[in-house]
Amino acid sequence: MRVIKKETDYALRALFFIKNNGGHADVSKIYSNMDIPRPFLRRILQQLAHAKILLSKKGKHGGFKFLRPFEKITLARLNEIFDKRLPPGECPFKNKVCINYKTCVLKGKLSKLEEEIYKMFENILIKDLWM
Amino acid sequence: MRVIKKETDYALRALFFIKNNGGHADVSKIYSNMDIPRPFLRRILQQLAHAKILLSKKGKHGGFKFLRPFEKITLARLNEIFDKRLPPGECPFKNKVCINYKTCVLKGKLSKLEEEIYKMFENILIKDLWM
DNA sequence: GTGATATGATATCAAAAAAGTATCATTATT
DNA sequence: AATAATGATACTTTTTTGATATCATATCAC
Repeated sequence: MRVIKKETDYALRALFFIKNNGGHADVSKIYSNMDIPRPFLRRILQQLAHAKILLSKKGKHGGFKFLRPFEKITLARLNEIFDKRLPPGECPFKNKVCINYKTCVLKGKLSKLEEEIYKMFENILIKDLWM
Repeated sequence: MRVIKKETDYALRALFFIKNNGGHADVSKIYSNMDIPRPFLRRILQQLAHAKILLSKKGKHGGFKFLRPFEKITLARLNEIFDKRLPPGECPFKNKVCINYKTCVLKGKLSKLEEEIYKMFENILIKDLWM
């Protein structure tokens, strides 16, 4: 199982770089220090800005910096940006698999399991992944 | 995030059906009670037999039954049949992303997280998902 | 033993998701 | 106004997942 997507992982590393670069960097700077496809990296940073993790500034001497203190950012927060989940409790088969789908209890159980995993992510600060 | 694959989910339901069918059923019987593509279902059952969850018997009056008591089967056991994981501790990027990959601590942390999720699966009996 | 019936093994195809690319628009600095 | 950065977004490629098709093999009834 692949716990997190490449985008999330890249984001984690890009943020780490920004932190170590005095809390600010532009795409070129990050790109020259990481072996990530540049346009892909760019789009990831844009998404982080859109999600209000980073604050972007255009033009000369522009780039990205943290909008809020990075210490409070969780893995859950980051993950949800790049990995869209099913609404909780929803049957992934649209109730088509079982004959007696009305009494199906499986979707509820699996949904709860998913919630638990998500809860784990809530308790993980990205700064702790960096250390 | 999609916790388990369709194959695993289908397997879970097929096993549930077999249990409720007196511990034995063939593909036709299961198929006629579930809205799953028949050849796909068949391959899933084959994989379960290969993994020694089920025992298969060919020919007339053949089919599938549990090889061992179903009460002890965990979600982890089922999941690993259909979802191959990375070897623990392995960097998903083959150490290509970071300049200082030797000091990279991220892969270890994420790998540990993956282990934790897997541990959760170990503690889930499929019979409890049925109830 | 032979025919019908079931699974075994396995190659192939299709759909969906993830990963990566390209491009034009917009804004800030000089 | 020119340059240099990000914004928005549409597109393409690759990988994974989901599904199909087919021939081989074993079992049972007769």
